[in-house]
Amino acid sequence: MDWSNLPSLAALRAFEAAARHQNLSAAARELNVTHAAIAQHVRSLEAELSTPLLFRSGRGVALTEEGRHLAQHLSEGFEVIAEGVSALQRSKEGRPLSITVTPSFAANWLMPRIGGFWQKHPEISLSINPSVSLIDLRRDGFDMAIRFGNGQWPGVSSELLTSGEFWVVGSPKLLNTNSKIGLSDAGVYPWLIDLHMLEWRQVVEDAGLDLNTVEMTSLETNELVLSATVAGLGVSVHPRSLVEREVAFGTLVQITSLPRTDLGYHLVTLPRPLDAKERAFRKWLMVEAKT
Amino acid sequence: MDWSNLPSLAALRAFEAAARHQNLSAAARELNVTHAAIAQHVRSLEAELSTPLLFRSGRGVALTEEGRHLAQHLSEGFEVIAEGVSALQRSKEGRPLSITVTPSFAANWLMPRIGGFWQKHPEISLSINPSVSLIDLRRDGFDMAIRFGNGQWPGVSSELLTSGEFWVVGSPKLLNTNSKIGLSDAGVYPWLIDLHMLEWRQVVEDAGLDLNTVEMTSLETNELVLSATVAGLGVSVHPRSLVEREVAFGTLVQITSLPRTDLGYHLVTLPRPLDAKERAFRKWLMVEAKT
DNA sequence: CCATAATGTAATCCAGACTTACATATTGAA
DNA sequence: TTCAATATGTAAGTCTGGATTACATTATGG
Repeated sequence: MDWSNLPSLAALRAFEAAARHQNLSAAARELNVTHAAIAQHVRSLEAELSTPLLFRSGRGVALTEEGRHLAQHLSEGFEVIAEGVSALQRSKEGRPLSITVTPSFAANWLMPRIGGFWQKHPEISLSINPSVSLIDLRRDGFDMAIRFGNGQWPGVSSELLTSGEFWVVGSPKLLNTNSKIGLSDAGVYPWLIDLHMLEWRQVVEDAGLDLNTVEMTSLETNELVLSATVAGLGVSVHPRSLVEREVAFGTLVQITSLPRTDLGYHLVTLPRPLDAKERAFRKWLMVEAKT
Repeated sequence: MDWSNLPSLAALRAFEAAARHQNLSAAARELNVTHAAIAQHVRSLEAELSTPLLFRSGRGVALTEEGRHLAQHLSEGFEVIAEGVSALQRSKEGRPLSITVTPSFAANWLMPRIGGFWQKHPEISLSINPSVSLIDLRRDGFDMAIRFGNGQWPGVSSELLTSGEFWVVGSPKLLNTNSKIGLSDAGVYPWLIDLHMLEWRQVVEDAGLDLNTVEMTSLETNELVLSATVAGLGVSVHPRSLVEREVAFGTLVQITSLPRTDLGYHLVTLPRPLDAKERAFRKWLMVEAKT
């Protein structure tokens, strides 16, 4: 496409509206400008094309032969463009809000609570995609993501959902108790670790336990780690939000808590204004995360 | 058409170009702007539509699903618009240059000279429309007009072609001489006048002849007046340019000349830049008028 | 691993779009 | 015919959105 000898789009749009209404003032109202703006655009178009397009006709204007042909094309073209934009907006309306979350957060935090969101916003359908990989929101077409980390990711905005602590947990059967036993005592048990969640290592060592002295078993996912821990195969470390329900139910015992305010689950979005659905989900998430 | 929730056309065009090239810098070159301008437009579009449209992909960018659909529509729409504009320009190319002139000017000034224009510009076809009425250049689709008057017409530009004098003329047979006889002596002959050209009355009276004392015969057109004068039926007044050839040939005798610099034939155009054909015709006219 | 060629983005600048203000023109009704 | 209402025409000045500039970052290919 060669734009070099095309008049300004604003002028073409002004002329299209004027031609459609056969009335400069009506066109001006449609485009939310004054009649003078329309008149100037039309004049500049006529000068650029060296052709009269409109002439005054009583109250209003009429089209010359050339003007009628041009207006025809312009209306059609702008119509196609407007249709394209509104199709995009409509398709966005109908599509479910699409979220990607880590599997463990989905299973242990989001799923137990999501019923409340559905009750509160039955009109918003939600598509939840559990995935560990650091996906690209743009490329993969997700509206939002929930990821664990320090919130410093390039090219996206992130907002802290839950933070504060890692809890070291084990099953009451394994530990033979229902109360805290302290980090150093936990060193005697086998440690179950998730290959994909490595942030906790530094936290544990900062808290004074040398991980080289403990027996560790790697599992593929945090889900496996959690169920193995519940089954009494060892102890493990998790963000508080993932295990506080298990601890409350007594299926797990909190051995100790390791405070770290710089890490946590974040709601990650592209740096753009959120639409209505996204705002609703974000608000619900924030309220849930605070209670 | 409701433009109120349509993004800016400049942004849409920038995105369309970026999508077509899958490359912001190439789009920028096409639109003669910098890559930053394109990037900003795309960002603002994504913000306005709450949808990612492009994502970075190596050297260049790739389209998201939504982006592809939108770009499709935009390309089509802009294509239709560009086609409309270029069709107008092409149709203008092929059409003859269309001029309207007064019949007497056509017959007595333009036609004797027009062969020279055709020789000089064989590529420019010319449509000459003889008409007395004060036509509307816009409404009636003429490119240029030649009209007699003082050049003060509203809404158009006019440029003086010939001016200076009215000549009072008669046939040598009627006057029984081949040389000037003076205005007062002309009062004894019948005067032939054109119903449509009334400017000369004031000129003649200013020169000292009381028209109430002369016998006058009205004819329908200046053509009739001229041929009646040549036939010796009376004397008449014409702009010099219309009769100087007849006088040179001896078919008419110049009785006297009445200088008036404020009246003359003017080239009348709409107030806009002339295109190539128009400039060529205007230039030729001006040269002819000066010789 | 460097040279090259992209994109990303904040700060600043500027031209073109828009408004204002006033003049003129047309219509319909008193 | 005149007046009120509603148009268009256009010059002058204002202002904002689009553009440039400048610098940083990122990806590719040799």
